[in-house]
Amino acid sequence: MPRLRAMLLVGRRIERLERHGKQLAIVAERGGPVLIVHLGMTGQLRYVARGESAAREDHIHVRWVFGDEAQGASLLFRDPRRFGRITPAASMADLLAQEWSRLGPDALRVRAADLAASLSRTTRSIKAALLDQEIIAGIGNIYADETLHRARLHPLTPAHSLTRPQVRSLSAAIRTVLNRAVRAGGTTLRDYVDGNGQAGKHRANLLVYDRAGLPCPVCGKPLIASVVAQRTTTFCHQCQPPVPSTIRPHRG
DNA sequence: GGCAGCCTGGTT
DNA sequence: AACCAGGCTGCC
Repeated sequence: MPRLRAMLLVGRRIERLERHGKQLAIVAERGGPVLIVHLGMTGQLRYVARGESAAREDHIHVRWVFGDEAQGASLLFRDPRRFGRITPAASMADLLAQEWSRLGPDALRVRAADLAASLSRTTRSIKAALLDQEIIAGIGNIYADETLHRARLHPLTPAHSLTRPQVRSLSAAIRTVLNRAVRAGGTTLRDYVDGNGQAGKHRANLLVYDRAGLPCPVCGKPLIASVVAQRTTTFCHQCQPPVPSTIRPHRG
């Protein structure tokens, strides 16, 4: 299957990696093709040094071997649940013009003014908006809940009703929450491991996610479990009070 | 814009 | 045995 081998960058040298939101791009040297990797929910990209062995050898869908010998270092794409995906792009320019053109700004670089502009265009809940990768790229269910708690926003608040100060606070919360999570190596609930097979330590720092019924770390009231945007949602009724339905959209 | 469906595996 | 889970797509 020469096409598949070409698509998987067999025989190419990797020049660099790029990332936008939850998508990783493996870029071949000298303007060559690009592979987009999305880990979905259970995907793992695991680098295994020569002579080393991976913890799990099941559910491996791709194994790249570096160098000539079959026993060289390798990179494994393991994904038990198969929600992840690998997509080819002809070049980085192509990737930017196609697949990544529909994504919103990366969550770690979003500016409050841009977020305000896109939020003002939707009546959906702020939780649904945060999960929408076309509005902002990189936030999943865990960080949506953590971010909303930090910004003191009720998950059902209509996105277009946020005031300027609220959007600024939300924007700052996104950066703080994500940067802390990254510094802790990510949030491992069960499956996530980094490229070296290490689990992330951020789970211990979570303030609301997966803590329904436990006291809010800020005010002590029990955290509420609910479903918003078809996703499990945990929040504090005290710190994140519901907005009155009479509130008007902010204009500006 | 909501919702089922895609998968496996862990928990109830 | 039934239900639930970090995400997304495509259908209504």
